[in-house]
Amino acid sequence: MSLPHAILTALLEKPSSGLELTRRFDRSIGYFWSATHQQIYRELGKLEQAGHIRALPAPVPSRGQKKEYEVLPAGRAELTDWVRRAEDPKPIRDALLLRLRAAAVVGTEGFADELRRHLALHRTQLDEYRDMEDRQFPPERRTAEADRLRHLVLRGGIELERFWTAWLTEALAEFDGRDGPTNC
Amino acid sequence: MSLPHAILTALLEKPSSGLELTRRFDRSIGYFWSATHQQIYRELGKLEQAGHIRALPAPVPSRGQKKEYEVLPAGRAELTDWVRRAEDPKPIRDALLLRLRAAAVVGTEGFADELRRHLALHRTQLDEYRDMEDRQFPPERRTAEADRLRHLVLRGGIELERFWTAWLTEALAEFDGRDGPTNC
DNA sequence: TGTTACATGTAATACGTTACATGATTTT
DNA sequence: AAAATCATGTAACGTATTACATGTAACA
Repeated sequence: MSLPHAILTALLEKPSSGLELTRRFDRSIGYFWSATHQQIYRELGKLEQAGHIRALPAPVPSRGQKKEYEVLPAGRAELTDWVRRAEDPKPIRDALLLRLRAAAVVGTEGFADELRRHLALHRTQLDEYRDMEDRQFPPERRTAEADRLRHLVLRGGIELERFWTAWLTEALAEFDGRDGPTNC
Repeated sequence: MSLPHAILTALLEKPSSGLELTRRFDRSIGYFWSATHQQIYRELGKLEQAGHIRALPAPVPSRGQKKEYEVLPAGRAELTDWVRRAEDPKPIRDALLLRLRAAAVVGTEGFADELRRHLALHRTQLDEYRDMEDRQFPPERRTAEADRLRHLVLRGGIELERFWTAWLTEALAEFDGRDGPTNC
């Protein structure tokens, strides 16, 4: 149950409308938590009902009109509580590793291409994160507590992508070493 | 939609009952795909209805009796098809990174302890995987195609745990370096 | 006034989690 | 015969995904 907490965090950083949140979940927040606009609107409704957030007074409160939300004290309290609760890491559930195990049973035809495709995607993502690091966390911005922590989170995203590029490279070496580059 | 494919893979490797599958998902299959017995029984029912698997003829087909399943040709075809389909990696959704970002907003009190707890858990998991590697993939068993691929999958699990231990160590250095070991 | 971009939402379905229910077998 | 264990299953709920629906604002 983390999506409401992701939204509370985002709103504390900066009060936003549903669509603005959706965009932030596509960008910076997206490297550790993803969400679609449908999830976000539903959750905003629940959080408002629970008294954790409120819509800022708007001139024209109707459908199709922008609606900004801010966090209420109860919402901040809930988030603080969640951060301090002990919560175990969830077991891994990765489709690509599963597919490789399946390929070990039903045959690897064409799988090297899929590995190459994933490698390209992860390399692109890695480059994107490194650009974000350069722009958002230049050496002189690494002193303030909150900045250092946000940087640490981004480092996590970067190292995860680095893991994937390394593993995929290793996997492709295994494939190409035995089957040749075209997997013939 | 990967759970049915995880089950098909497991059943192709070895026909099993629901409980046996549950145990295998807690062990070897668990390092890339987790599932509970409730999910497994529900999915076995669907796979049987779809004609992808069948229950082996049993002497006493009643509740509380063991029921073994095997994969039918249609099931193998579906799995083969899934392995060959292109499927993009899912965006990351990691609660610990999210909680660290939240801690950057609401305060880090007690968070270093949680990081230490996670570090200990990931170290244990890493050791377990390394033991599995030693037992299941000794050097002389690394020649057969299927073995090499399964080993590659396990390497993925190992490298993922290594990533977590490295990142958590880095994060703790950040915390301890500024706040001291007891986060005072 | 037609089209595009902005903005919020609903509906249906699939997947995952937690708690509980029930029968069969083995052990004490 | 009671208790523990093995084995299969139901029910309820929460979360995530996909497709679709609707209204507003800008502008060509």
